[in-house]
Amino acid sequence: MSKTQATVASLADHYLTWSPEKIAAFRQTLLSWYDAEGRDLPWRQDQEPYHILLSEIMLQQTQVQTVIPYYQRFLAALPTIQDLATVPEEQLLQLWSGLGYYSRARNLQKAAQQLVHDYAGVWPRTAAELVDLAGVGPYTAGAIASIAFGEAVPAVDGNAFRVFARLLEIDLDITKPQTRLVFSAIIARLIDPARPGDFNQAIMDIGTRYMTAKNPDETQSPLRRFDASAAAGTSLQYPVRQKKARPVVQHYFALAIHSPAGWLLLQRPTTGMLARLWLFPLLDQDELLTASQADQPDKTLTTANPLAAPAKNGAGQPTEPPSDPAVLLAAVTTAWQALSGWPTPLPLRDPHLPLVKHTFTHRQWQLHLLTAELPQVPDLANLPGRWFAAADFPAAALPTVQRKMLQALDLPN
DNA sequence: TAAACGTGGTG
DNA sequence: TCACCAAGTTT
Repeated sequence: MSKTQATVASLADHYLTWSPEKIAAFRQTLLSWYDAEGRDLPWRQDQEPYHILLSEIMLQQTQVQTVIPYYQRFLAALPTIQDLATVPEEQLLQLWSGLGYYSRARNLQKAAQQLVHDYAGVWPRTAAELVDLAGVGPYTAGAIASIAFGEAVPAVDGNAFRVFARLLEIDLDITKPQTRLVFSAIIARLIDPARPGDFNQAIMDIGTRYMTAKNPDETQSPLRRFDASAAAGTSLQYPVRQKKARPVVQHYFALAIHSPAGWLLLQRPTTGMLARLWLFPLLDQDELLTASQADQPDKTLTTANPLAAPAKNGAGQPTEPPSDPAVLLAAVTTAWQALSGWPTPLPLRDPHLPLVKHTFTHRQWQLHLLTAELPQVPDLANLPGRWFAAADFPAAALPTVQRKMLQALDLPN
């Protein structure tokens, strides 16, 4: 046994001190409650592994009520794993548009292709094998293995962390990878080998219904007599987790360019934020600053330069865009000309719309919208662009931040 | 190990 | 307005 395994096992022993009788009573209480009060969710209609996989991927860091309509629409469009394996990426991203964490969609398709090609359509039935699928980590592998195939393995998600941290007063930092192993070892001792999928899903339902993060209702929980932190009045102290960093603010100009062919959107690069989705052209204010410096190497940049990036005040401290409108438009025009290679300068206008703000997990975008109406359709040349009819926006592969910009411009979204 | 990766809800 | 959270995985 490795040092890590020994540590994990001893920690599990430390936090889980229930007798075999208490463990049996816990299973009985939990599953009886689940049979009577468990939620009726679309992905609980059957145990099709494809249905379980799809729901579990969509549910990663995403709430049930958000997922339900996406799940229904996705399955209606792609009823089988073969359909998913072969669908064009554009349609895949259309189906995922607005759900976030878009790499999930591309990993999901990759997993489908692995299943069809590498596994010849025969599903691996254990968590140990399922983690080899793209986008399937320890939690999702455990969920699929237990729910679809009846393997007695834990599925340690945020609910399981919260529920068991409170029941057993586990004060380990759940953001540490080692901690997952301890929870997994504890749950492996508690899980009902006869009904592992129901056990895992029952914990999720309890976590959502009674043992919520903010306003727990633990006195009504069927597990109250197993709940040490509720007895001690310390529920809200669990689970313990490291604080997250605040998002960094980034300023962009967003160009809403319209021609007789429609509105110009650019496809994002293959990697990074919003990969492969479609957005108005964005110009980073800091890069614009760099470019204007390069054009005028003899001039020293001062804070009076209207294009100077606003002082970094940190997240949540909105800063003003450059103040001189004429200079601003000229600089953006120059930058766009360099980027697009278009011979004619862009007739940019500033409609003075409110800044569009959009906060991601780790950064905030502040978008200053500028518009341009072109009498003729310019050549896209090497731009990764496409002209969209306004009527096509609602069904397109757009991220939410793009829909916010469309809304600000009073366009369909 | 820590950072990247979306969005919507809540107090 | 803002911090925190929600059925996490990848690099």
